[in-house]
Amino acid sequence: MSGNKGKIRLKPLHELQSTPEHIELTELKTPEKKKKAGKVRAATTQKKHKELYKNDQQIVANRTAIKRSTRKDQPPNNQLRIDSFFKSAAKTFKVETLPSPSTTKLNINTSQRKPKQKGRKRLFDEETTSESESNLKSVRLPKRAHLPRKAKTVMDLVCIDLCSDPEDVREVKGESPSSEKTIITKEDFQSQVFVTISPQIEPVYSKRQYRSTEKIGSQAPVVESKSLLATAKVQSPMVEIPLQNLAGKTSGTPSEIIAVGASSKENVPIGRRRKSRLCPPYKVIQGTTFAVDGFQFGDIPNVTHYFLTHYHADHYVGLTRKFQHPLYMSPTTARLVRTFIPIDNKYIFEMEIDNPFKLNNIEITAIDANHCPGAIMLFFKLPSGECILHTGDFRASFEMESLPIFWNYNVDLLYLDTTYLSSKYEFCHQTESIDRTLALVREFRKKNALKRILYVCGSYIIGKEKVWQALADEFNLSVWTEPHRRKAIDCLQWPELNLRLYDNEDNADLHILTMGRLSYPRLVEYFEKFSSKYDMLLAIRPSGWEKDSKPSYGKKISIIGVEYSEHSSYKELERFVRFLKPKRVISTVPVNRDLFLTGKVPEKWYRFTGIPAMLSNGYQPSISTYLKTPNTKPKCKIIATGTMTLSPFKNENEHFDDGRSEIIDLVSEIDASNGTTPPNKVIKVEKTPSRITSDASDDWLA
DNA sequence: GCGATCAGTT
DNA sequence: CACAACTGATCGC
Repeated sequence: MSGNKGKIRLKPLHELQSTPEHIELTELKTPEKKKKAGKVRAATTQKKHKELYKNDQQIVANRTAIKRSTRKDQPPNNQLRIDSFFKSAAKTFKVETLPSPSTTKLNINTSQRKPKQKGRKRLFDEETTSESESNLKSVRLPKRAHLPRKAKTVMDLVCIDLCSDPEDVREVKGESPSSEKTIITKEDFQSQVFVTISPQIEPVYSKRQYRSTEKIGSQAPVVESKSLLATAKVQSPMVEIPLQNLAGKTSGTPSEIIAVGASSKENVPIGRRRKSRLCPPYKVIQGTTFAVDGFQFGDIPNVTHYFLTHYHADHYVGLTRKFQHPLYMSPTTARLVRTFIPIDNKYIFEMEIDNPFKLNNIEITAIDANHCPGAIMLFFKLPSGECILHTGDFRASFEMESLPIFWNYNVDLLYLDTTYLSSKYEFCHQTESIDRTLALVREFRKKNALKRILYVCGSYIIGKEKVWQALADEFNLSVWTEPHRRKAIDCLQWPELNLRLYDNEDNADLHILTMGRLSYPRLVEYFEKFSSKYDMLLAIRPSGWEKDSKPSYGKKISIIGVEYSEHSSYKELERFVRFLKPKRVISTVPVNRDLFLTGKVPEKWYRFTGIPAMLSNGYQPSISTYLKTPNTKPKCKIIATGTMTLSPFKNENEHFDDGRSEIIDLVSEIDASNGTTPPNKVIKVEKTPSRITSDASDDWLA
C-alpha cells in the first residue's frame, strides 16, 4: 500500500488568497451569462408517452429461471470465496448486535411496518407466462399527478421549518446537547418554533407522515411533521457539535416564517422558496473551518475551505457555477466537476491521494474511499494533535486497514458514512458479486447459445464500472453508454474502460444505461430499437438492494439483479470502527431524508477498554493487499524469517505507548496565513518501524 | 435558461 | 418496504 506520502500538486495559494477573504458571506449575484459549459441537470424535455407493446403478447414466456444460490456457503463452483481464503476474515467476525438506545431509535419505523418480505419487489410475476397489454400499461402509465407546488397549507398539520431561519432555530435547539436523550415539550415548540404557512387550501402531505410521539420520547409533543422530528433530533446525542458554532446562515424570507400561534389561514404567501437550508453540524469539521460535501447551505459562516468527497449528486448538490470558495477534491472528481459544473477553475484544487498537504496549519490527507472513482476519505491532523477522519461515502475493506496513516495516528473523531448501519444490511464482497454475475451470464449464454443477445447494465453517472468492465472483458463485448455518462467516464482516465467503449450504440453489444431505465417496460421499449439486430436482451442491475432477488427470464427480455454495493455493509462498518477505535463518532448520513437526523454508531464499537487486538499485533496488511500491491515492496524490509515490516525501520526505541509506530511522512506545507507557497517545502517526520507478526489480521475481533 | 425543489423511479 | 442516486417536472426569477 501507499505510504501516504509523496508530492502534491496544488495551486499556489496566493492565487487563492484573495478569494476567501474578500468574499462576502452573502449571496452572490448571478454572474453574466456564460457559455453553456455543461449541464448538471438532464434536459427536462417533455417525454411523450408512447403506447407500449401493443403486439407484445409473447414477451414473458418461457421462464426458465436459473436459480442463483444466495447461500453464502455455497458459492458457484468457479468462484473463490474471499472469506474462505482468508480464513480469519468475515467468517470469524462475530459480534452480537446490541440493544442500544440508538438502535432502537433507528428501528422504530421498521418495527411499525408490516412484516418485511424478502428481496426486491418483482417487476412481474415469475409464474406469469405472458404479459398482457394492460399489464404493461399499468406499470408504465401512472406518472405522477402533479399538484401545484404552492398547495401547501397548515391545517392540522404543524410544520416546523428547520430551514428558514437559522438564527431563530438555533435559539431553539442550540443548547449544548447532552449525552442523554432530550425530551422536548410541546411548550418548547409552541413558544419558540417557527412554522411555514401557506395560503392554499389543499394540503400536500409527503408520502410519509410522522407521528413523532413515540419516536422521540413519551413526552414529546404530538405533532405531525417530519421537520419537527428533525428538530427534536438535533438535541439528541447524535449531534455532538454545539450548533451555535456551526449553523448555517440562510436568507430565509421573513414572510415565509411566522411563529406558531399566528393565524395560519390568513397567511403570508409562501413566495420564493428558501435559498438555502440550515447546515447540519456534521458538514463542518470540528475545530476547523472546513466543510465537507456541504454546498446547499449557502456560505456557511466561518467556513473557509470546502471539500467534495466524490462526484455523486447527493454530495455535490448545491454546487453551482456561482460557487466562489476554495474547493478541494481528488483529481478525478476535479475533472468531473470541471466537465459538468462550470465553476471558475481558480477555485478548484486537487488533492492527490495519500499525499498530505497543509492548509491553515492543518495537515490533510486524501485517502481512497473504495466507493466510486475519485471518491476519497479525508484525514485531518489538527495543530492540537487531534486527528479527524471523514470517510465520505466509503466501503470499508481489509485493505484500508493496511494504511499506515491509520496505524500511525489515533483517530479522535470519526465522521462516518453510516448508510447501512443496521444489521440487516449484509452483502458480499464486490469481487464475489462480480463472480456471481459472470456465472449467471455465462449460464444464460449457454442456454441461449444460438441467440443474438444485447446486454444492458445499469449504472449511475459514475460507479459500478467494475461490473460492466468484468462483463466486457469476460465476454469480449464492446460497450456503449449514454453521452452524458460517456463524458463522465472519459474523466476517469481509466484506460481499460475506454478501450471497450464505442461511440455508436449500433456497434456495441453492451449498453450502460441509467439505473432507472432498467425496468421491465422501459427495457421492452428500449429493445424495440434493436430488435432487428438482436433476439434477446439481458439486463444486469447491480445494486445493494438486489440481495436475494431472483433473475427474471423472459422470451426476449431478461433481468438479473446483482447484489453490488459501494457502501460498507454493517459488518464492514463495525469492523472498521473497531479497527480505528475513535474517541467519538459522528454519522454523516441522514436517515429518512432528514438532514438533521443521522444514525448513531453503537458505542460498543469504539468505547471498549484496552486496545484493539490488531494493534497489539502490529502492522498487518491483509495478504491480498500485500500480494496485489507491488509498490509496497520498496517500503518492506524483511527483518527476519516470517517477520516483515512495511515501514522503514529506524529506531527500535521510538515506539508509541500502544506499540504502534510511525513511518516517514513527507509533507508539503502550504502556509495559508501569509499566502505564500514554500517551494516544495518538505517536512520529514521519521519514526519507528512497525512490528509485523502473522497475517492473522482478522482474528482480533473474535 | 438557470437554480431550487419536489415527486417518482430502480 | 428498506437505500442511493438519480430523472423529470415545475416554479420563480
